[in-house]
Amino acid sequence: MENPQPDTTHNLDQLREDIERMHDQICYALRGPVRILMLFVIGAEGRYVNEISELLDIPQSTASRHLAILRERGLVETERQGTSIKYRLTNVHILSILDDMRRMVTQEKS
Amino acid sequence: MENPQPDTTHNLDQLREDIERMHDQICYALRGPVRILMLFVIGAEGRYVNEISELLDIPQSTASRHLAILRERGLVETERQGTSIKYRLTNVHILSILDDMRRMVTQEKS
DNA sequence: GTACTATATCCGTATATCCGAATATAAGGA
DNA sequence: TCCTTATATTCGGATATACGGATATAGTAC
Repeated sequence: MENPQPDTTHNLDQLREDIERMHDQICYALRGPVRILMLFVIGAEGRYVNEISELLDIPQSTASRHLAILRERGLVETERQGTSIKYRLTNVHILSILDDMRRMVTQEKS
Repeated sequence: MENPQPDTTHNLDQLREDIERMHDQICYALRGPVRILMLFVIGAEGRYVNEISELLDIPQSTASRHLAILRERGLVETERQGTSIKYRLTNVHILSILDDMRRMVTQEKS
């Protein structure tokens, strides 16, 4: 046991694999402030597409495209309700991760 | 108080502002698995550039460029030690955020 | 000064991303 | 059926990102 940094670098292959999934499923979706804001706005209760595009003041096509990315990455799920489609968070744990980030940037150092 | 989703959307302007900083300082840096892996590898104890480029098996120029991005975004700080430069996390809280993400993708739903 | 090591920057090219108007699809009501 | 509303997809072009070889810079030792 001479390795000075055990946990993080012991099993680098496993870490790489996990990071690949972290990136594909979470970090990719967080490129650009718009999709981050969308996750906050969808929140624990879900939102319809038109609510989201109005709240964020962006064209409907843009909202739909960003939502599609969140869906492809597995962060949100959809449920049709008549002609509307409701977007919900697949796993609300993403909210606590985003809150952590928010705390991190709104504090003068921790 | 008729708003059904109080906290997240009450003060949208403040949220937008915070998200701008979250994106600039954290999310931007997490584009691409390489920089995420770098943060893990730097860990709580810091690493030299050559250690990082060797561990990750990437050219030195590539490592240096990615580290420069992490530094510009404020996630890491540098300290010269002789001819080498040691990179350290500015705020180790990023590690718990990354661990949370890792947990989120390595569990079958929470 | 020269030589050596460690790190940073420059460069061109390939690829990816973003945007929004326009158009397509899908469901509901007359 | 036709019309309306809600959402998704297509398209082209501007911009951004990634990569790594080559080169530049900074420090150490002699």
